[in-house]
Amino acid sequence: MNNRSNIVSLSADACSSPVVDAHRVADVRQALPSEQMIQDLAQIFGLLSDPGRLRLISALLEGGEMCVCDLAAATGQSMSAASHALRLLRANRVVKVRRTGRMAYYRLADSHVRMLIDLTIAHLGHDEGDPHDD
Amino acid sequence: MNNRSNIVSLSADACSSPVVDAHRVADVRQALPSEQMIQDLAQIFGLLSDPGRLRLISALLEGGEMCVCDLAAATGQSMSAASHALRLLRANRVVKVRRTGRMAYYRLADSHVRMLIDLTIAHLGHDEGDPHDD
DNA sequence: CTCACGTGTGAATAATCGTTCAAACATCGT
DNA sequence: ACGATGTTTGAACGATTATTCACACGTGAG
Repeated sequence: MNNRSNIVSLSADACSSPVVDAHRVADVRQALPSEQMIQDLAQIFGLLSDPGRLRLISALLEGGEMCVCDLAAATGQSMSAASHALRLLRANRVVKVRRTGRMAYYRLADSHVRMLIDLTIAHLGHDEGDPHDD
Repeated sequence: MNNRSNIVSLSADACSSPVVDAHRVADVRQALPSEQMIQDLAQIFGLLSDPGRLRLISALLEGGEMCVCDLAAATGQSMSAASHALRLLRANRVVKVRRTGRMAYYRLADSHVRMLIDLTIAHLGHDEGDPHDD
């Protein structure tokens, strides 16, 4: 993980990682989400961090249930790319699939994703300009 | 973008991208968020898709306002890595910085991030097992 | 059966991203 | 002024990821 992963001594020793408020550091440290939770969160957010997948989800949000080729056409990507993306979303329970014959109809698994996107759009709406540095 | 980015003819021609329900495709297509919105959403979610940044945000959620070295210690990463991550978060208005002397104290810019994380944790809570494929 | 079609998959390429190291910068103490 | 300290930065490397191509699978039509 890193060169010094355990708690530093309470009196700030200054070698590779000086600490100003050791008490707060220890406090915050044990209040952090578990490693498993962090990984799961990162994975979900990672799924939503790709424009192609985001378009796919938006399409399902609007269309309700669609087959792969229609999703590909609606989101402007190749069927192969759409299938790869849907596979990822499927593996993480974001979408569900219903197969009839040679068709595969995808739909969203639950409504949490819609809330996530709506909340983020709200976040973008009120204080987003261009990125800046200071 | 791709080899065929405009709308297909309304009667499903079958060449590189067959369409089953052309009407719905056109309908969904024009209801999609703008390209700019998609990019912004992807960027925000991308920021939250890294365990290090997620720990940083969680620490600030708990600690309120902390300096870089304490954040590094609390989240178990080097000060350099923490600084790089904070720079990214800062550029996207997720955190704000207050500088006094040689110290830099970071805090969250708003509470949207907390809602995002809480909502996602709720999502993870009710239907998350291991990923699967079918 | 044979062919066309919608979909799924694997491998290879390119692009992106995170981490680390080394150094620079600004500030404080002596 | 000098050195120590907290922070920032740039470049290089390794790892992860997206995209494409080609082909395989199963299904329905003739």
